[in-house]
Amino acid sequence: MPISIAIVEDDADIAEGIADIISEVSDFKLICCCRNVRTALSEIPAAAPDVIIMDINLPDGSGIYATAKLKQLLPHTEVMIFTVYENTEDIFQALEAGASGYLLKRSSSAKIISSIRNLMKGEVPMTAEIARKVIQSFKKQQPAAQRGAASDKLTPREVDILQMLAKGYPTKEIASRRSISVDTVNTHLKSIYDKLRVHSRTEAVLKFLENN
Amino acid sequence: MPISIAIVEDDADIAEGIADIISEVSDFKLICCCRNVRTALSEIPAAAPDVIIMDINLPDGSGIYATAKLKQLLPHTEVMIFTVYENTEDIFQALEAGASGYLLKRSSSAKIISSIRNLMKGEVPMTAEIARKVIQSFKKQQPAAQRGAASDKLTPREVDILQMLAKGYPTKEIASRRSISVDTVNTHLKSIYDKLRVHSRTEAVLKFLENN
DNA sequence: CACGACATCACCAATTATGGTGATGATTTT
DNA sequence: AAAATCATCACCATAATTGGTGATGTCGTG
Repeated sequence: MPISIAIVEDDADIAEGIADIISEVSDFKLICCCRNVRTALSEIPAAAPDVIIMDINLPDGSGIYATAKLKQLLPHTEVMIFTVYENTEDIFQALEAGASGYLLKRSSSAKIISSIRNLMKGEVPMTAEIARKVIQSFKKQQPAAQRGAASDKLTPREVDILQMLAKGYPTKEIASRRSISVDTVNTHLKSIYDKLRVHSRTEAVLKFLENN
Repeated sequence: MPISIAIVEDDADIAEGIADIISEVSDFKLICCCRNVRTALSEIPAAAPDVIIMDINLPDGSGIYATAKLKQLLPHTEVMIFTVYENTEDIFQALEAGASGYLLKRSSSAKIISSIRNLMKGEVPMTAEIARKVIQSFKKQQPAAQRGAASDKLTPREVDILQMLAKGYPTKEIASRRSISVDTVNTHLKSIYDKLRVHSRTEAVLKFLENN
């Protein structure tokens, strides 16, 4: 009895890459390949795979939402989140939604194969980095209510720098205008990205503009 | 009679760099060094230098504005704009404001020295790149009224990509969502930056959000 | 048909941005 | 006094962005 697998991934290249990997393993069988949340919710329940490999950023919604919905219908199906970033918030949301594993897209094919096997054995596949983040987070004893909320508070300096980001200034300009080193600006940027849970200048600016 | 020079530049390192270069030329004399528009407008008229080396991005305003103001008071003083970008719009505005030269910050010290000398001889120091842009612009017979205006029209594809930029998607994501190569996205980005007259993703998004 | 506009892709160089780690001093809080 | 927070700086590696050039095929229009 082979392990049946479904893929939810909008990037054709990545989906194909996984499909190739799966096709080379004799007891793996790819039975469904969806490009968005809508198709996933309509096709996967009927397919009832053993494992779903789920992207988070889909064109029409979040893979986390899709995970929650699918787990209601298929409680025995294991969902492995497959994403590019190690966003702590995403990890928790995905785990809460019922995902059993969390893998980075840059993982090797061997890692992907072993993760699927581990999943079926009841283990939780996770990169060392993600495991560390999860442990760190539990150490901090963060109440669940605080996690997804309005995000951590920025310090005055961080707000100052974020405002300059929102004027389009590059890092050098910011350093110059505040007479601090580029390294310091970068340190602040890292804190800002962390607190806003984003991964780029543009995302930070957008989040800032949203919340005025 | 040495050539007296004033510097308006907020970046301490760059200002020092120019100061060093000037100090090594026997008939150059640095008589004033300002960090912002306010100081420049209050100190330079009294100093009445032969040449002003003017940055565009100052903490409290534009060097182009400062140029216009100073040229009213000191019509015989030559202003050389000193900036990092070869923004065509800036070039014209600066020339309209009365600047006589335009140099990139990455110019060599020899280039800077010869530019100052040329300025005093009535020539217009300009990098080949900038000269080319100016000539191109005149070739296009762009009426002055059109230049600073709403910017060139974006193609449908460019608008599409700009909208994704404004959602914070990185280049890879955009390529993936439209099933085109990252190179193509970059080509579109270059066109968008050109047409919007900006130099970064964040600036493009801001300009887009401004004009809805 | 020739021409221009558009979308696509490729290759390349240089600069910037992202992310991690660690460290210091000042200030505030406990 | 000890702990926590903040702002600062440094060094590093990798990834992403920026900017330039050139090339191809398609499409519509004159």
